[in-house]
Amino acid sequence: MSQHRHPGAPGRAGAVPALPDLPEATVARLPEYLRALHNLADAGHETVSSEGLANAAGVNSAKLRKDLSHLGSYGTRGVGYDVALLIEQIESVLGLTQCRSVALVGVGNLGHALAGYDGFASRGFRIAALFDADPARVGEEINGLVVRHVDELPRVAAEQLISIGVIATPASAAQAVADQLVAVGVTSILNFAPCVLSVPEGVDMRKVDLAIELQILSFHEHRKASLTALPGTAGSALTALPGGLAATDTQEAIGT
Amino acid sequence: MSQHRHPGAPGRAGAVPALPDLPEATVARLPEYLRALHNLADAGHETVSSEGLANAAGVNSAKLRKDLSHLGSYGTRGVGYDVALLIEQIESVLGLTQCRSVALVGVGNLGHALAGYDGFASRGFRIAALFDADPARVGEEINGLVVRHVDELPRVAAEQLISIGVIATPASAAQAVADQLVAVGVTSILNFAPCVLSVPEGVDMRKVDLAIELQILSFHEHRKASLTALPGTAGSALTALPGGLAATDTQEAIGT
DNA sequence: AGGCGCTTGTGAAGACGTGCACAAATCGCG
DNA sequence: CGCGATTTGTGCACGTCTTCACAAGCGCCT
Repeated sequence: MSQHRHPGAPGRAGAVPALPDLPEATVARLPEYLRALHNLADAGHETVSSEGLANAAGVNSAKLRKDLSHLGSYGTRGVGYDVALLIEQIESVLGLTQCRSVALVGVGNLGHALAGYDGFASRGFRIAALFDADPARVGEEINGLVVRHVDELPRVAAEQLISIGVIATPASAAQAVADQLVAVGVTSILNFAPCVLSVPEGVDMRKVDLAIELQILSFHEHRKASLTALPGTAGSALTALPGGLAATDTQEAIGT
Repeated sequence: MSQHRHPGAPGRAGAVPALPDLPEATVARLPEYLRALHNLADAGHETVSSEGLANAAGVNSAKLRKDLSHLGSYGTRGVGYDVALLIEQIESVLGLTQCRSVALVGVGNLGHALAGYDGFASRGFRIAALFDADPARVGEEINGLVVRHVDELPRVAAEQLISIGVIATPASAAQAVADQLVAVGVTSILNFAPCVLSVPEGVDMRKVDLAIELQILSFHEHRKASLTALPGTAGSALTALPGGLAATDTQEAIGT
């Protein structure tokens, strides 16, 4: 939080912005800001205040300012942030200036949907190859891509640089697939299989488990039900919902 | 998030375990513990130590013990935790003792996959109804369920209690769908649409954005690339991967 | 019965993230 | 040119989460 405040000293002015080393929580919110900024740009806005952008991204304005301050001072006091400039900066920090290639392993139920998801391409990700272990699925064409056998992974990875591997296999196959991805040099993995994966140090790993999200919601549902059943000190909006849905943008508990 | 501290007062000792009021971070990990426990039970284990369960769930053993201590003392010192008992307790806390009904709105690319995802049913969730706004999709049968028009939501919700609503529509339709879900009494929503949704107080809302996950990985990938390009103080496992994949269960940055 | 090894449960300290509140900076206008 | 309105950037305090380290408790073996 207190390195290179760098009062001026334009000595180097190199291309590398000195690796700001952002807090993880901030990194997780930058994509949200980026999406909001694209929306604003499409709507014709040239500048936006922290309040406005915070609303569009569903966060507190103080938090947003602190987040953005970590990447440098790209706002103008009294005015706000230049939308185009901020988009450029965030994309630069996130490494989205180059199109990143994604290898998707497991073309089952979920894999099919991911292969056809257009939200990837629109954010600068290109699905470079599809793999599956089931011979019955190999050869199938999805969204213009042919499914290959997972054993061909090394050959395909040698031809084109794979930035990110996505695992959408059953849990039983996930660890083996992760090992294969690591073996061909993939250092970032997104795992949809409901299991814990071990990867060597230096490999980044994120997990998305749909059932877990439902279970967390189930807990809160359960808690709310218990509360209404009790004597009830606080149960205002819980017992009978206001038909007006006043829509205070309350957004609770997005998962840290 | 800070109500009823409720300092003890063992006067009641009723059947209700006093609403432990778990930390949110703990709640988010309980489903992971639960899955690991089921695996252990299937493997025939009767008890498990905090170390063993922590490994299976991919967390620190101290964290696991503290998490479990929040639901009470269900372990035996010198022995460990009774697997079956712990499963029972966690399921009770998460409200999974009853089967919860899920309404899925948006049967596009992703919605299709979700409707067919068997990971829901196996965790006690039942997809009770499918909805879409596109008349061309209404009537289609997926996994034994017929897609209905979203306008029928009130009627269907009146017939059966919906615990959780899942939004898998395009971003442009998501807010309207959320409003409709809230209007019929749904108080827990899982949103897959890439946009911010406003819901009234008392409604819990979680979001899963696949593109954001990739962008977070992209950041780390970008950072790692910048590091290797620099003088290089630390670049041990990054430059050349060890073929042995020693598999220290390092699991970095799961998103909390 | 007593001691020993093992494991849980927890106090305390540190790291991290959040939000308030305000000084500093900028623009526009008279 | 100066002033007020506006908005950023940030120091500070607070709450949450994580991790360490160890006392308390339990079972087993002698």
